[in-house]
Amino acid sequence: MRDVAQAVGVSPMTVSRALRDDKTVSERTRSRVRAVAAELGYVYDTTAQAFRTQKSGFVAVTLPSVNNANFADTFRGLSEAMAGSGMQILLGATNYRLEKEEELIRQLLTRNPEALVLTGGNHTDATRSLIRARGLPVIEMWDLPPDPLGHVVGFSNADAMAALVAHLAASGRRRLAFVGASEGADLRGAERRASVVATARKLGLDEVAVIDAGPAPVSMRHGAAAVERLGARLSAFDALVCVSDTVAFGALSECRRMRIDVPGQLAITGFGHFDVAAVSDPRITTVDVSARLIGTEVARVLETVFAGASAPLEIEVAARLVPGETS
Amino acid sequence: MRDVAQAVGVSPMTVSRALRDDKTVSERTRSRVRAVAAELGYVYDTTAQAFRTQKSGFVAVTLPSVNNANFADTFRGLSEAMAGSGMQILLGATNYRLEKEEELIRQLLTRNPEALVLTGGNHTDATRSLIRARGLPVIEMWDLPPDPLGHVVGFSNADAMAALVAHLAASGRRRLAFVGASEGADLRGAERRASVVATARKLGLDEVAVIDAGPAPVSMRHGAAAVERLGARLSAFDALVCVSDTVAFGALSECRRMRIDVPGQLAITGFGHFDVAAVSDPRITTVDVSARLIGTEVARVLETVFAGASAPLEIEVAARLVPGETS
DNA sequence: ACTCGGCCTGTTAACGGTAACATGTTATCC
DNA sequence: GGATAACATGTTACCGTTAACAGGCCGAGT
Repeated sequence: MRDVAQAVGVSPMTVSRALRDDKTVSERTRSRVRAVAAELGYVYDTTAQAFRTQKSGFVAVTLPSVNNANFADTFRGLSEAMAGSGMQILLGATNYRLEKEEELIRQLLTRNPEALVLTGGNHTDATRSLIRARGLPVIEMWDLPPDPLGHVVGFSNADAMAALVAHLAASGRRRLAFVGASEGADLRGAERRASVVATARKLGLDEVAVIDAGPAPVSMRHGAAAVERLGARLSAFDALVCVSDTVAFGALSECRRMRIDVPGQLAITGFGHFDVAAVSDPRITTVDVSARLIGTEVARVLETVFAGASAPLEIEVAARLVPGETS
Repeated sequence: MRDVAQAVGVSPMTVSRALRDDKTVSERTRSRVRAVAAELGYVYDTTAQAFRTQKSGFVAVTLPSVNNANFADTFRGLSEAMAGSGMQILLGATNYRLEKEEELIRQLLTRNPEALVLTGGNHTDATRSLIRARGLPVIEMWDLPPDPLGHVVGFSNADAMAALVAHLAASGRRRLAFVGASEGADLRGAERRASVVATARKLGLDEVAVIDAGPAPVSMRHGAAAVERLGARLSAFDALVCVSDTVAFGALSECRRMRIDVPGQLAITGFGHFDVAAVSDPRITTVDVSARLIGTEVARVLETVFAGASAPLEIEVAARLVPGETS
């Protein structure tokens, strides 16, 4: 910057102002500075700026995994909506584990992010106090936690799943099995499981069988393998409620291999409205959770908060039942 | 840090050393510093460190999209393999556009990354000179460019696709159509297309029909829509060579809807060895490009380079034909 | 007792920007 | 013409950490 200043014949301060489009520099100076900077191949040092101003220009984001079309959609919505803001995203994956989330947040905080975007409302106590102590804007997404840390953009996993169960009950299904990850890791998955069990009880259906498809994240392969393991025992059920569309697709494919008629013998439902649910034949009944919209809404909240205005504490996005051909 | 130093009764320098595990601090001092730091809720400022040492601790990574299971796999392999190194990833998506890549890299460079990881070997001239001028380690992945900027970890898209065409020819297919993105955006896709056309010619097959499924990134829906648009004209072909497994799956599903026998009437092949190809019924013939391995290999190269050793300039990962049931 | 080297800790100055304030320069007004 | 405001630029000090160097202390060797 000093070099640029010297070349233009002004002080570094003026160069600084010119490059940041401070309106107090004359148009003539600004354009000369820009030209010389480009000519000299000068690259602005955001690290130094972040240091001096104590504003990093980072928003820290944690996701369970980027390897999930839904979370990837949220990320895309968020990053596209934030593109113009001058903020950069610092992304971390928690692998669906709260301890990993804690470690990750600890690490991310050392970069002085100006806001924190977390997936879900469950965090370790240490994470909560860490964040509270920092006093920076927090947004939890993909859920509607009862005791949020700050802002919330999400939907009720329980309600969405209840709607799905009601849909199955209305079409005469009574013997449901829930296919999802093992206890523990995937908390939104656990919420969905609990909701399926509770709703079935409330509607007077048979007790729901819970089928463990393996540790989170459960994939298409897990769904297929679970159905394969069930084998003949599948006939005990008239509907498979899967924790996600990927699992549902795996289950559906395996059913086809086993010549099980879907939806004749067995209904299958997914969750998330992944592409695969809309394209597969038959189309999978699912719930559209507005993954992308969550991202753009989070971006809007951030924008508002950064502008110093106050944003609504809770934004509920729609979780809409999308009937397909598998139920 | 000053506060911590005061509380412990040492100088800030000692605290700095203790927190970084500099071996010249006594074990006793180190543990006291750690304890006090934790107690006071002190959070280390990586920004200041990055500024002072002129080492950001960042590796900048650009991907066409995270919304693609293959690139997401590469990202996961890379970030998991780098987890212990103390480096953080600064991720950006180019949306398959070189101009966007240039802008992104310009932005990322202001953060002083210590290395740059790019997807593909095609870049604008400005990008190339920008990077060259910076003189930092560069790794291009997912391709084997003829004129690399630095290190390369990838495979030959052309060779992989040629193997697939040879496989189709060997099983008697002669009238191929290639289904991919419109000209321009997706460069690896374009390489694949060119290879299909060239290989078919070399093997004496009919001239390949190129079917435009829409702008990159092409998804399952695009694949399905392309087949739907083709309709009866599909009978002109005995094989659909798709640019990716997602497109192939969309095409396959639409064929089922249209009661077209796959592979009886029509073979379908994909690319990338996505889960959907392995799980769908029938399984889709594809090419496993070791997406995750690319990530871990890139991490290994980075580690070597950061350690000051010299890493091989070109690492070719396997692109292995995975015969399925659609060909 | 004195020197020397190893171990541990402290002091100083700097990394590249920018906030806050000071200053100079040019229009504007009575 | 002189005061005043509006604009454009410069000066100074500092953001939190650490490299480089400078000690101080202690035990071993002579």
